[in-house]
Amino acid sequence: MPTTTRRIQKTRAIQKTAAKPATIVDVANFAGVSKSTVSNVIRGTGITAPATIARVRQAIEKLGYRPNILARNLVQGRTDVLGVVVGDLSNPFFSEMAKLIEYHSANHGYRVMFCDAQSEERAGYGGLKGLFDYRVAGLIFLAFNDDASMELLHKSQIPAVFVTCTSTRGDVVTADDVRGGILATDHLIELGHRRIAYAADPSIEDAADKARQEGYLTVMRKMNLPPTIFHWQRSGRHVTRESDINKLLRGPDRITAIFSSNDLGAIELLDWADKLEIPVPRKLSIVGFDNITLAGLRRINLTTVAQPKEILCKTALQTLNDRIRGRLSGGFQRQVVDCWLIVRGTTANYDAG
Amino acid sequence: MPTTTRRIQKTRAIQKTAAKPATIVDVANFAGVSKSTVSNVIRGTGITAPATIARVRQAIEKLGYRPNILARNLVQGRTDVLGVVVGDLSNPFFSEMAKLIEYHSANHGYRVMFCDAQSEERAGYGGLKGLFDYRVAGLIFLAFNDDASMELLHKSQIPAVFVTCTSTRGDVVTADDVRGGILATDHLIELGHRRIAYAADPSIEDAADKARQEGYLTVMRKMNLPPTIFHWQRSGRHVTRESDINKLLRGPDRITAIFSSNDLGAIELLDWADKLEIPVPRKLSIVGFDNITLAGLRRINLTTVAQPKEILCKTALQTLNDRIRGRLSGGFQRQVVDCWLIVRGTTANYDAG
DNA sequence: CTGAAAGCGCTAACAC
DNA sequence: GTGTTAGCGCTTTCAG
Repeated sequence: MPTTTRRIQKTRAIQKTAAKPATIVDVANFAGVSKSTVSNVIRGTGITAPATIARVRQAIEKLGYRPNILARNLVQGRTDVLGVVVGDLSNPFFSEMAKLIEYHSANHGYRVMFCDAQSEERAGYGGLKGLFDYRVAGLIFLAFNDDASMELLHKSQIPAVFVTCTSTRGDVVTADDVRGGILATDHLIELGHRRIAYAADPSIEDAADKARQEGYLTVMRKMNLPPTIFHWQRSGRHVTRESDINKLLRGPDRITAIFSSNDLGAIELLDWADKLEIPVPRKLSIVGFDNITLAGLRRINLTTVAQPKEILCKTALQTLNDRIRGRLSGGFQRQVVDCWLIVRGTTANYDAG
Repeated sequence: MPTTTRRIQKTRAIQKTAAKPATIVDVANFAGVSKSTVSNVIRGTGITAPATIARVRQAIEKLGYRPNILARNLVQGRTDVLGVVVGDLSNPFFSEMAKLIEYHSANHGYRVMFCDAQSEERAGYGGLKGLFDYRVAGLIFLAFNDDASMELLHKSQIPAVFVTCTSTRGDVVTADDVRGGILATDHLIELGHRRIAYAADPSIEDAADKARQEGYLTVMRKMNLPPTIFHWQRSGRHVTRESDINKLLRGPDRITAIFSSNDLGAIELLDWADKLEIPVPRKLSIVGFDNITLAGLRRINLTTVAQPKEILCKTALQTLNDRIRGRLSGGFQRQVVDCWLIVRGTTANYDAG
């Protein structure tokens, strides 16, 4: 005991700032046990004598000790951080999903680190690569990254789950996008529309976009109708111009209905129609995809295909957690959940007038 | 069987090194230098001979070496992670800000970890406390936390900047909310309105809410008009009911104009008005605050007070970075940026009819 | 049940 | 310039 005491004093004296947080050694000394015992108590191994536990707990309390996660991470070679690769956070669909993922991650004992899918081009930081450097325990993709990143992912061996997007590099949790596209297009067909376009959006993950488009094409083919694919131009100089929209909505081959790959795009379309003074839904029907909160506003009142966001996120986290804990091994799973049509005010019978 | 055991271990060790990522020692050995030299090259101390640098670079390349950030963090006692405490991410204002903050953080070489302000009640993880445990380099508050957390913050000595909200525990970067409130209310007064309400919203940070309200009250007092404060009820059972809104918008003392503390609330109000078939702006004028992207849609076309989001975030990061790097010391700063009124379609002259 | 000791991978003095 | 060395705070065998 006396020697130990002396050592404590020495340690104290060396300390530069009194503010330095207590370490596991401080706790051990204070409780008169070894670091390993303290460690055992902290981690709840359950092999410690009740009396000892109490003593250690007291010391922890007294010293206001909090384990240094950095040290733990180093020795264990892993963190409890989940990397979340998200598309444009200013798209309500992504921010709503981000919120849910943050929530469910916490429920599983993880914290999250977001990273913008588009930020890859930026200097090393921020990007997906930085997430690897951080030894994240797992990855959640809400938006696909470039192939190079996927190669990295493969080599890193880090479990990944792709939500609302698709990859062969990890488990997939997604809505039945093809069916969603069919539901939307069928709805338009039933209303008597024939000149129906699909609006593709680069800000949406490619596979999802393609799947929804496929649903659209399936119906159009079945009905023997010519498809029209409209592409939003967003990057750099190639921004969609008024003339393009004008042609689509007012030209000689103008369409009478449009199915957008996502709600934000649909709302944008709606806004263009308003600008061009094309009455919706009388002269133009619009269907979105996602059912973001704002789609339900009376002023928007968007007919859309709803995805079960909560279920998607919950399932994704369940799967990822199982993968991380090794409870799930073998080939990647692909879990597909249902989506459904919500008919609101932006769709109506075709008006020949 | 000691020999057998040893052989097994050896084999395992070899297997591990094959799968395990290269360390600084591997690079050192490969390049025929010591680890400190490698470290010097990595950190760009500039004290290494060009030839040596080249050799080390080659080795790094060959081995695909990436420094273990966890180890670096441990020895340096800090991370390059910024904790971001955000309110409701499903509020577009917050998600737009979150996006900007993520972007500018990366520009300064930080990565971010979000944390829901409301999540504090949840089990240890996820909350602000977890951010401290992570030894974040700094904290950005977009929403205020409870007082207990502020106490923790104070003790932790971690630099913090409060954006769009206020505290005495760190630097503050905010719009001139009082002036914003004055601008909004003045606008309504000039349009001839006299029965004007202010809509307070618990989902908005308290200080900002109060400041905007103060601007409103200032004008009302100056004009000798009785103020009306409307409170959204959101938590638990106390959700605002239709009857409350009805009374406000249709009762005998109904108001003819309302200034909402934030755009989302304003849009919600707009939606209620639509539901109650009160024409906006003919019978009811609405002014919001934030100028979220959706406020500009023709269908919404919300008159609002705009905050310079980009400048707010940029300034906040500049300040926080200076604090972290020790370039800024002494008392906390309070930087106030201008906000301005954007007149759109939800406000019009008072209609006595 | 508890303690001693060996690292995890890196940085940062400080010798050489 | 470069190498040696001593930790950072924790987990994790392995003896006792």
